[in-house]
Amino acid sequence: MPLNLEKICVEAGVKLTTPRKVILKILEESQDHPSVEELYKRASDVDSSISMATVYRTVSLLHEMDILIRHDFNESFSRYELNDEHHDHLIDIDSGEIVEFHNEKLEALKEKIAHDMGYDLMDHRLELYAKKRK
Amino acid sequence: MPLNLEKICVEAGVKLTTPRKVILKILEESQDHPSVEELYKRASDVDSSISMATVYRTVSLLHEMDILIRHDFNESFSRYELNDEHHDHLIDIDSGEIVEFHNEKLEALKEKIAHDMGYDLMDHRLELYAKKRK
DNA sequence: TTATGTGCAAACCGTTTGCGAATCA
DNA sequence: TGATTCGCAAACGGTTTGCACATAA
Repeated sequence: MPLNLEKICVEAGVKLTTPRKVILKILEESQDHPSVEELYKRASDVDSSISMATVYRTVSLLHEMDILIRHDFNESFSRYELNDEHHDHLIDIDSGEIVEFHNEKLEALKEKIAHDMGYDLMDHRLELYAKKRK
Repeated sequence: MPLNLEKICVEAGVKLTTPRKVILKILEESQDHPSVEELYKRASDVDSSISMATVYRTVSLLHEMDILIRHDFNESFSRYELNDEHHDHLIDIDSGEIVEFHNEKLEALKEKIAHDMGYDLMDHRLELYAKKRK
């Protein structure tokens, strides 16, 4: 079930402008973790009049709406991905490749740790930096 | 056993200048996760001639020497802490307080996940963002 | 003595913002 | 039509860097 971002925006009362439609479509089709720069490139290929500022504003808006997750994989810029079903990330140190994974034991353990410390877990971030085994 | 940063630096062939001695001492005494700005403040209190640039350069040097860990807790700046014994972090969303914790099960599980994916774990980052339970 | 480190100020670069024009509802 | 969004370019803020001087070894 591919999620319909335009529908979500309309229901949230967000105005559907031309640049936004282009960016939403790109996000729906993206299987990776693009930076704003990369999103801007992809958007420009569709409509060259779209500005960097609009990409930044749209991405911020979607992040606030909880539609996008912002990542900082120890780089000088942010990457974004759709807030689809939850997963964590393994970053291949050598190739830069980002591999998604999900582990139920890990999820349960994170909850338990926070709980045992007297907290309710609201969000978390787990990244494994690794090298492919030879 | 408090670690002797000056000794480590000498052994690594790093020249011990006045600014570096001041910054090393501050780091040894810090129990928190100071930003460069904060380190600069603390260093200025000892020797007001130390510049921001030197703090940045020293911190980068120590980070490359694997003496300091750089953190990015979803802020617009980096925080640093001594690379002492390993622990993860829980960030209190409401107060901003950073609580350290260590969980062996979690450590083992992270290793196992990377291994099962065909990787050797080199480094990782786990942050729990949570609210104090009422 | 000399390679290295320092303070200063300017540059850098990803991101944000003020503004007047364009556009969705 | 009127509130919102847009593109542009300038500003922002944390960090880096070129340079001439200072300093540890």
